[in-house]
Amino acid sequence: MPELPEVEVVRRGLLDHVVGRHITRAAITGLRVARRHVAGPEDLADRVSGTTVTAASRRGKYLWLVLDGDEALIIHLGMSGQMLVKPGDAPREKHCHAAFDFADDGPQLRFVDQRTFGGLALSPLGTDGIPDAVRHIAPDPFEPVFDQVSVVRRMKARESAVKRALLDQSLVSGIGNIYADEALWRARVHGERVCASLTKPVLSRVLDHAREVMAEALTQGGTSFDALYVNVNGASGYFDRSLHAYGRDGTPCDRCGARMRREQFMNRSSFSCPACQPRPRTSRTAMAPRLP
DNA sequence: CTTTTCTCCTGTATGC
DNA sequence: TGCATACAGGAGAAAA
Repeated sequence: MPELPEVEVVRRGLLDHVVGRHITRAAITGLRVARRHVAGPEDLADRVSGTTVTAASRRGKYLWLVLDGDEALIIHLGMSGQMLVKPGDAPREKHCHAAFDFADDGPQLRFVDQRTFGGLALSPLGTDGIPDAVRHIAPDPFEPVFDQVSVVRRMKARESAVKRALLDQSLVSGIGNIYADEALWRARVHGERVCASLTKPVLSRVLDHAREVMAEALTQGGTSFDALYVNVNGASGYFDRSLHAYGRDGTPCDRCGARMRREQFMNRSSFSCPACQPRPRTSRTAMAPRLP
């Protein structure tokens, strides 16, 4: 569930509660949480211990703590990951996979992840502030280096569906299924329209809407981090009532009143308005079945 | 090379 | 009531 706004809420929480603190001990449980850390969980725990957290950064849905200014502890929340700040004597969560203790005897930092799609890894920090392990991810729409003209140009060259492009983290990062549907609803574009069949101004508008809807979600999720608790689910749940497309099948379109529909696309659910977002003409659909 | 499908995981909701 | 099945979905590996 966590997309860019929810991850940003967590980053801000880490900025408030973890940056500046000295890690004395890390406990990694199981093999899966550090599966992206090639050297293994023990190596990760050893190398994190004794460092000071100097920054909390993010690109798209990737989050990382900068350690001693030159290494990054990559945190990906996956589907259900949470970073929790909890007193050390608080009961251990059922799906707690990592815990960090600090020299100040303040609260612990815990990584809790029910479905274990998330994980932790260590990666060298490049001179541009991006860890090597995040280099394959494109800038998100809020970064100064995000080049919308360039992204639109690359989209225009694609024969794939526009929703697929929005979800492609190597093209533009941070957008997931929910905000893709919201951006497409706002732009009145069906997600299965082929990128190349849309004009550059329309493609650019879709990206503008994606940026805007994520900015709005962020303003509403900004309070979900209280003194001792990082609540990722709380952030997305709070924005729920502002959604116009996602999960709205069967209800009237907030713009025109037509009955919102639900379709399967990329093995995911897609929500759209049949009147505002007409399906592409069959002469030019994405994902034409490929014959053997 | 690009593009698409498959796979990882578990709590919750639904159907019989 | 109990059991089986569908669903949620980010992203990387594998396949086309």
